[in-house]
Amino acid sequence: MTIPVPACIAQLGPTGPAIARDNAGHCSEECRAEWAPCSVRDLRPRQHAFFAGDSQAYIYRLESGTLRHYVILPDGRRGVIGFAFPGDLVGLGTSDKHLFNAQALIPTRIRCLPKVALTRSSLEDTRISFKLYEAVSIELSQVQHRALVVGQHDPEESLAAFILALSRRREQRGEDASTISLCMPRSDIADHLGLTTETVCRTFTKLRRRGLVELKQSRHLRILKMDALYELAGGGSLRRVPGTNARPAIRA
Amino acid sequence: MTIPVPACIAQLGPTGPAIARDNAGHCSEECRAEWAPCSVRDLRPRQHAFFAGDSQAYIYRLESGTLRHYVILPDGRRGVIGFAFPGDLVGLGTSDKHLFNAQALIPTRIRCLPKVALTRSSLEDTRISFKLYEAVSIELSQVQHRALVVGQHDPEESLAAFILALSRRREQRGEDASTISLCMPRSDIADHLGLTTETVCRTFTKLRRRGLVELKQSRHLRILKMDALYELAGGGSLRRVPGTNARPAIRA
DNA sequence: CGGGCCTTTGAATTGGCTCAAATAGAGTGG
DNA sequence: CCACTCTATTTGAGCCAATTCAAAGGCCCG
Repeated sequence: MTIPVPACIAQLGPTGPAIARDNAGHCSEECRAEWAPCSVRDLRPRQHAFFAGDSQAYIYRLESGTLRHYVILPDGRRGVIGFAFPGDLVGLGTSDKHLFNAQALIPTRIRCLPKVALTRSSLEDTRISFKLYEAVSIELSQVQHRALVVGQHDPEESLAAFILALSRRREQRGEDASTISLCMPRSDIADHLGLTTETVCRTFTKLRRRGLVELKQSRHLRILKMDALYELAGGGSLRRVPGTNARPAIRA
Repeated sequence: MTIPVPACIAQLGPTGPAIARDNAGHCSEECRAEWAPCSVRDLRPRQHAFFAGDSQAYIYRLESGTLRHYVILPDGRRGVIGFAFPGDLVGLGTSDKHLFNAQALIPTRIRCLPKVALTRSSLEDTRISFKLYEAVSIELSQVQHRALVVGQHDPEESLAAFILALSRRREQRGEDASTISLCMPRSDIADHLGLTTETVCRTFTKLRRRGLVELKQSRHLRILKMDALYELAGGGSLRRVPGTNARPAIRA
């Protein structure tokens, strides 16, 4: 069985977003044709694409919908690693087992590229393996930086950063950056940011009262003051000067 | 200028540790010879290997010492991304600028491999680019999982996980896993885990009082009850059952 | 021996968590 | 189409732990 590796993988952009993604998010016609031989799976809400520990036989490309990546910790708590959106490639990496669960939040369509095909191709074509390296490197640096903002200090900061991450990804997909469909429950956001459902909720309320965002329905968010949100997320607010154990970075 | 890419890069093991590292941590003789043509830099404590924003011209391999990776956030707070130890490869990724600062904590020797050499080699030899992909993928999954433990909930949990991470890396280098030299100040650990210096300190004291660790000097740690520490870090403690917003993962 | 930085400990504060309950929505079956 | 059920969201009250503020040792190096 020889399935050609879609060129869109070998074209992963150098400025790609979190979770390796093809250039546009929406496939070009050729790209679509190249993925065509791959099988398609339609997932209903709450259905899993794969479970942690499953053999990692495929690379998946989200056609539509949203996936939640999570793990169950030994004590029963759940950790939400992140979310995958249309255009995202899921399952990169050379582990032979999946390291987390991937579950559909809404009706989701994924295309499945056999991993053996990708691995073989990457060993034959340096551009492919180099682009894979590039894609994963980018995601690594993004996760590193996200870890600094999320789970630290102020919940408003974390939530602002989370909202802006969603916003940027909409933008990359060519959609309106200020209209966000929160297709995950509050508890997912909580487990992703290391907060409780209640705190996430109260923090949304704070942002709404301050006029930074608008919440028509609980899942439908609209950003009103993008700049203020960025200032919050970047820790730009001068509210708290303490909380720094830093020494100056002196060039020497 | 053609500098051969050390084989130890192409031999990066599939079960490698955080931050891409060659197989042993201590180079074999051949490996050492291959790195020989690379220039060496000796860093004094507090001296930087590179700064965020610098052109990323080299890949570095730590020969000895410890590096702190950190960023300064817009509001002046410092975020400590992590630490690099002997054998670690620093500066992987295809960004043309460094994304964080790398500063020596103690006298440190690094070998510098021009990035153009590595890039060229990886485009010529699929094994190299594939191994780079593999190495970065492994680190990505580790950072993802670390983000779940660190900065969430209990400081004891975070600190235990941090200590164990150091321990595992010592083990990988063939050193005693239960004797750890904390060559970074408490404030570094605090900024890494999203805590304050005082809390880190008090948490060390708690672990010491519980008999899990021994602290001869503040920087010299000895693990007394490895299992208990693992239980703590894994969230294995039954102390807190709440704090879960999870729903069961039902296979369907 | 003195100065500076790091570490440790104490006391008070506060903000996120827990517990609890009301409200709103989505989906189901009559 | 409506009533009902179940889940998700929101808000309130009180508690507790990590932070803040403050100060006392320790240790290294000049």
